[in-house]
Amino acid sequence: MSHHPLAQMVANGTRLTPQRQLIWDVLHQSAEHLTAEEIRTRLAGRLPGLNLPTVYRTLVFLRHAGLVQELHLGDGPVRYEAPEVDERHPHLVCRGCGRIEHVETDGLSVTLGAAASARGYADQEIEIVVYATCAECAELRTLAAVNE
Amino acid sequence: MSHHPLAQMVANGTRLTPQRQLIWDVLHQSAEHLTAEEIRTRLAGRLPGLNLPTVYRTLVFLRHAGLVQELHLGDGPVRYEAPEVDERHPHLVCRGCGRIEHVETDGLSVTLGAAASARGYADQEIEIVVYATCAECAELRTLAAVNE
DNA sequence: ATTGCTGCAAAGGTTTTGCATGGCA
DNA sequence: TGCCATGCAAAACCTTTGCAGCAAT
Repeated sequence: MSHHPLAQMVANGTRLTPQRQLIWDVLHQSAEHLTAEEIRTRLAGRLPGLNLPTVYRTLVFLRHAGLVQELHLGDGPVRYEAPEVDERHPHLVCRGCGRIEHVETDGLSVTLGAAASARGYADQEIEIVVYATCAECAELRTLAAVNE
Repeated sequence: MSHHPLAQMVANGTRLTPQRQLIWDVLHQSAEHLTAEEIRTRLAGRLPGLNLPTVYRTLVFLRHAGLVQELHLGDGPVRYEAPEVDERHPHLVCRGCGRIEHVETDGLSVTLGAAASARGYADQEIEIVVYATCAECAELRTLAAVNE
């Protein structure tokens, strides 16, 4: 475990365990936004004993280190993401099929951050979600209505 | 129950029950963002038998009617809000004390909505949350660190 | 009589906590 | 030896579902 990207991030007294490395790897390599259960499933081959409490505790650890972001995308379990840079983007979630897309809206976070700063708030973390119905799901719904 | 504000909203075949009226009243009159449990507590005097499943079902009903908005503000239970007009605003949540403030950022929703429309998404509902530490909590934390 | 809503009880799913074990300094 | 992290079991928590009874048309 010589030069894992995480190595430089862990403070003295904390350990760079296989669980922490691999959970970060999975999140970092995946373009998706995974739930704790999905993370465990993806690592079942490499860490057969891995269980959900460990996944959750590791995610807290990684969030504390600033490496992982929590996403509250409506109902259902929380999802986790490890953005490449600190380039965090709004999410667009389809109410029908649940697909998740990224939206690019430069300047938006800046505006929000400034508003929060003006009120004396520090360490801001912005979460923007748009719930909507994608074109495909809208069409399916229309067809279903016709068949009634 | 002659002219409750809700009366004009309910479609034929649905009923305007005391539970629905009062839950809407509580949300509409409160400037806060209440959880299902808080709603039940506030109505304990007027509807002693009211229970959580009914609150949740009523909230689904009111959301369907477009009168109530769901808020996913980080961990903890979902909160509900009945904005006066359709003037929905970003929320600023303190990680320390949990206080919730509104932020005014005109044009922001428009930008996001346009981005979603451009991708063929309809019926958009935007949820913007800024997690941060308020000045008061930041100070408390600093004092605590000094005392260590 | 039929339909819709409520209350109660129970289940469901996600996340957290307690505790003993194990690994690494 | 001491401490940190894991695994397992159990609990806690929020939310949904099933079903019987009631209310209103």
